Amino acid sequence: MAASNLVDDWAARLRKEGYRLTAPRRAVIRVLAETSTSLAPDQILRRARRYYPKTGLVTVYRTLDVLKGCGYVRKMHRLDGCHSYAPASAGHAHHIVCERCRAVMEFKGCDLDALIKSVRRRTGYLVKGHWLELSGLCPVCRKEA
Amino acid sequence: MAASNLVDDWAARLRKEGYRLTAPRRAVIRVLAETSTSLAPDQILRRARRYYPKTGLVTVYRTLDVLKGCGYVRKMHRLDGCHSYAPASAGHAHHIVCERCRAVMEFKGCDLDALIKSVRRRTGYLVKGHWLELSGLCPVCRKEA
DNA sequence: TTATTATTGAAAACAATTTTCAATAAGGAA
DNA sequence: TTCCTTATTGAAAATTGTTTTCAATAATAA
Ligand SMILES: [Mn+2]
Ligand SMILES: [Mn+2]
Ligand SMILES: [Zn+2]
Ligand SMILES: [Zn+2]
Repeated sequence: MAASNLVDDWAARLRKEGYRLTAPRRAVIRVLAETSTSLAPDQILRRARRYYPKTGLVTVYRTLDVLKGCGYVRKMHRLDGCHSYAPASAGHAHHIVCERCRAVMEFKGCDLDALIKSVRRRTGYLVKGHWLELSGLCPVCRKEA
Repeated sequence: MAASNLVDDWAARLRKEGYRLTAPRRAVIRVLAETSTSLAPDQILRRARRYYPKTGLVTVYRTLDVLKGCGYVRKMHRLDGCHSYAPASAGHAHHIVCERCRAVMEFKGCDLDALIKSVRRRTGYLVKGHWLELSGLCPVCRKEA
């Protein structure tokens, strides 16, 4: 889906959930809909202010929480300890992030069944969830590197 | 390896790397060698003070950095945003953590080859690294739950 | 329009981590 | 042992990331 459509789509769905559609929320949504990389809250703030200069950092955090609750964004853990957020489509998925330019891409269909079964057998743990993030080089950086 | 042996082993290896063997370092090492759960820095501090009461939080952080650099502990990301540390054996491995009692267990042999190949084909990314953490119920909690 | 109340942003509070720096002590040399 | 060098320590202060508070604002339904 195109970025501009994504904005409208998310906005409409937020409305349906009972949230009010405000200027700073639109700005944050637009930033996330337009990015191809995952962004930390302060980066999101800077970009959101291009669309609505009065946007506050607190609202960025609050909007991220709302969007995360609705499943539109995914919170990612970065190696440096910071957290960043990336747009996420519906359903279970993971992200791969480019080590060089930070571009992220979502992928679905993680087949961990064999791995999980093996871990279960060897550790005795009942596996209920998993956290998986891949890193590497995006197609663009692959050529340049 | 038994916990007490682990302490000596890590200590000896730190010495070999040129680090001085100090009381607070011994205390932190002992805490990590003895635990079966992953621990946050402030938890490590409290336990380390049982062995060397003057231990400071700063030194806990610094020692964790040293141990992480040597590959003796692994930094884990917790769902609540905090970070915790767990003992790690040499080589590539991952951890599974119990959702109920926080007990962690390391497992080796993560076979992600098929998954990685599939992601590479679908996203165009060259996959270079992965972050994987499993969660679930440890054998003990499994029975009680 | 007006009323209701969810939402906002500034400031303060909080929490995790790092930096600074003078005092201490580990380990090699004598 | 004793002495020296310098890595290491811990208290305090500084930074950074995130949350709470609260009076003012503005989105929506009536
Ligand atoms: Mn998955
Ligand atoms: Mn994290
Ligand atoms: Zn790239
Ligand atoms: Zn358990």
